[in-house]
Amino acid sequence: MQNKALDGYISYALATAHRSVDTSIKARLKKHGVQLEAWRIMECLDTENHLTMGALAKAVLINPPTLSKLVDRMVSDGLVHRLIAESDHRQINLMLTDLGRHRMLQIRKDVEDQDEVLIGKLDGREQSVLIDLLFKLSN
Amino acid sequence: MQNKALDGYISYALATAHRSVDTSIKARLKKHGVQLEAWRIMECLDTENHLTMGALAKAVLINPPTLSKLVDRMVSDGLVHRLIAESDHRQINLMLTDLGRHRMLQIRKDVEDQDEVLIGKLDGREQSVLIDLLFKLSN
DNA sequence: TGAAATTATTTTCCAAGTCAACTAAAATTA
DNA sequence: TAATTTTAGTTGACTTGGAAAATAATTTCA
Repeated sequence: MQNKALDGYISYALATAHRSVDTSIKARLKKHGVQLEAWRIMECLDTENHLTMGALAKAVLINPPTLSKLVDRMVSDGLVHRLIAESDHRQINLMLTDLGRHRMLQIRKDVEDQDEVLIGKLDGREQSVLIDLLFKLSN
Repeated sequence: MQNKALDGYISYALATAHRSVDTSIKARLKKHGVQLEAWRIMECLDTENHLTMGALAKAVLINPPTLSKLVDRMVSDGLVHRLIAESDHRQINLMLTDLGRHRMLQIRKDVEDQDEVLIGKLDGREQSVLIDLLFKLSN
């Protein structure tokens, strides 16, 4: 099915699965006109208030400068707004707007649907094993 | 350790592991001044001759326009060269140069070292299970 | 305290990626 | 076989990403 040269590298197996999964999720999100990472940001903000840019960047797996620019776009789309932190004036606390929360819920459905499709390729045992193994590789 | 909102999504677990692995490999490759994908291209060319651009794009997990431009750079770095395919004049067969093969071998060492590090986080059984599960998710 | 070091975020500048349109060759079919 | 469609690859306009520098607030500690 594909070139033999790279099979055998864990990093390649991981990249292959990631690419496949990422592509299908992004295809679904396209109609929402929002990046996958933007949705992740909104989910994080929804469950944990007063997240800083730094904490968010780690959580959603992007670098700080990339986050800054993505947040600029989200602000101009009215999804979030910036608030200077009380305790430390260098920090920014992002706040989800009502529109943001609304959009987040719409998008969540699609991501969950897609995750269902993925999960359907594995049985229950395999799912938890996979999550566990991926976690071991993460840092 | 990290925000709860996204745990539970396979897509996120996968993205997290991929990000971690990708970042550490890319850090190693930095000194070679070559992209990870460029190395993958060279490995593919080394084991299978007369690969077309289309086949390569799939193998190394990038889109055709991205591949075209990456190959432009590789050509001007003297790593590969383009050859119009005999059988079908629309197709391109990439050829690895001597310099390309040499560089490939140097880089391979680093990628293998990094893969060793990753593999060290899992025991033998887990490694093959992981590869198998990732394969099931890929398409 | 106040100069120096550290931390959080953004900006700048440039490299790389994407989508859609384009060129050219091959395959189809009427 | 000539017109049409399909396929392979590239180009162009535009967007996004990244490294390093810049800005600004906080901490450290002499």
